[in-house]
Amino acid sequence: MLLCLDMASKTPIYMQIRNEIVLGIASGELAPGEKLPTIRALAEQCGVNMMTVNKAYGLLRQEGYITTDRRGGTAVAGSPGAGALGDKYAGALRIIAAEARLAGLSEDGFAALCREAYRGGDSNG
Amino acid sequence: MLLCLDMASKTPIYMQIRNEIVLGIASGELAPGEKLPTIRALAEQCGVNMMTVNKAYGLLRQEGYITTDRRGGTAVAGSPGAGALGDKYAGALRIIAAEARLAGLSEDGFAALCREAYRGGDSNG
Amino acid sequence: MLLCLDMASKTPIYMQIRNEIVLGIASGELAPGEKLPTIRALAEQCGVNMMTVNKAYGLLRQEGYITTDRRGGTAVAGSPGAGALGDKYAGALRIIAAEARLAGLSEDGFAALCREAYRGGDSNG
Amino acid sequence: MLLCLDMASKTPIYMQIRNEIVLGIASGELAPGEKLPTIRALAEQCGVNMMTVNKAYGLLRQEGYITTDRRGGTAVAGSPGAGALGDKYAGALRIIAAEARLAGLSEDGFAALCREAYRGGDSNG
DNA sequence: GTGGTCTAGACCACT
DNA sequence: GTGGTCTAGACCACG
Repeated sequence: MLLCLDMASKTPIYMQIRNEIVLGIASGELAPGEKLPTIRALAEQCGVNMMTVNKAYGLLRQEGYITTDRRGGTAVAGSPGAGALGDKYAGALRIIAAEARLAGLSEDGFAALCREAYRGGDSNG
Repeated sequence: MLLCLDMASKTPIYMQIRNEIVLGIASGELAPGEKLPTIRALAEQCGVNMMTVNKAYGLLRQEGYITTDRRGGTAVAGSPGAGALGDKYAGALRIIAAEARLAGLSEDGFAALCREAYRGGDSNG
Repeated sequence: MLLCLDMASKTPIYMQIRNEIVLGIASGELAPGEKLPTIRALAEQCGVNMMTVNKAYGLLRQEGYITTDRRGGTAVAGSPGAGALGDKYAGALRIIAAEARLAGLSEDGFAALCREAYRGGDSNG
Repeated sequence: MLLCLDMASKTPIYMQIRNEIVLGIASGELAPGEKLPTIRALAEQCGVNMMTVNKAYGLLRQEGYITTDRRGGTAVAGSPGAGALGDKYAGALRIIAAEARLAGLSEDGFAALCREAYRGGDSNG
């Protein structure tokens, strides 16, 4: 579990951590039930403050991706919250699609790009 | 040209304006060469500060979506900047794809969603 | 006597154990004078530390719900502590009522909910 | 808008602030659309850190009770999230009801107490 | 001037 | 030793 953070990015660090972990779960690198590093450990490893990692973990917990079981550990949740994602990302997706279109990408080309992004999260076949 | 802004959104207003205009261009609602409202007019219409609209226009100009021809008018650029979008949004797309995957969406389902988003920006067939 | 604990809950485990036992007494499942499992047994059954169960028992003893008679057994107290509950939970009740109200529940609806909660602890009519 | 906080309470300060504001909204003291004090102002008034107030506001925002409209203000939301409250508080209510029962309170007495708590949030009749 | 974010420490409850 | 909470500062994007 190695997170790559960009301190110069406009995306807040806690959001980058959150994103990296979501990607890790989706790719299978982080299996359901697997323990995540402690807040302190991850903070030290990334060179950020505990509070920053704490915020990321809190967000992930709220979204149902991870759980903390009170006995000293944070772990990947069994079945992530299967909320209504259709609406959730319609906005962001529409904008990305619009820009792709204006950049000259065909619908098929864009779909291929999206499929690649989807499959990119697959590490075991 | 009616922009719908959400003052309670986490996305900065200037970015929302920018996004709405990009969507308008992609959908064909804003044709190449067509004149955009003046900063003052748009600011008044949206109930926001002129500086906010100015920032959005500046960003769009920098991205090559619009041009300002010195004699007072801002217009949609003829050929939008066909920059390397593959890299620009690869990150965002990967995260959206990962979340869709964790929410139980299949690759085909996600591709369909993406195609819909692409086609969604089409107002004249 | 089967306690259902949620390790991922924000409520401390010892408090969950305490709550479950209070509910058991109120429902009649645990009759006055009835013996409770030993700390060791309950800890093993629940998969938690003995100290955790000990803390719960200590709290219940302090509140007058159970008694320990020195010869080894812990049992449900005859007449539970009829303390001033009006004050004890006035705060929590007010907040729950406020949230119910803001969620659109009428006074009668809320009262019905409360009656149900009261009666819910009734297992023998 | 005067918040009374108990620094010695087991309830976290940010949660106390959150609760007080929920009560304020329910009582009508805080009308929909009304502006809340700034984080800084409330922090100073309460003698706590900005971050603590920030956390409370963040929680309230997430729950749909308040909104921040990007132009420099936090205000009471128009229509609070009418989520499924039936389940949300079943747990807490059951425990309170059980304790009330064990303390000798009748069902009618408990219902009266609940109605009072509900009506307690009414400041204008 | 607003909220958003981050830091570098600290104490505490829980297990 | 874990996460939860809090403090007292600070910088920045936004409007």
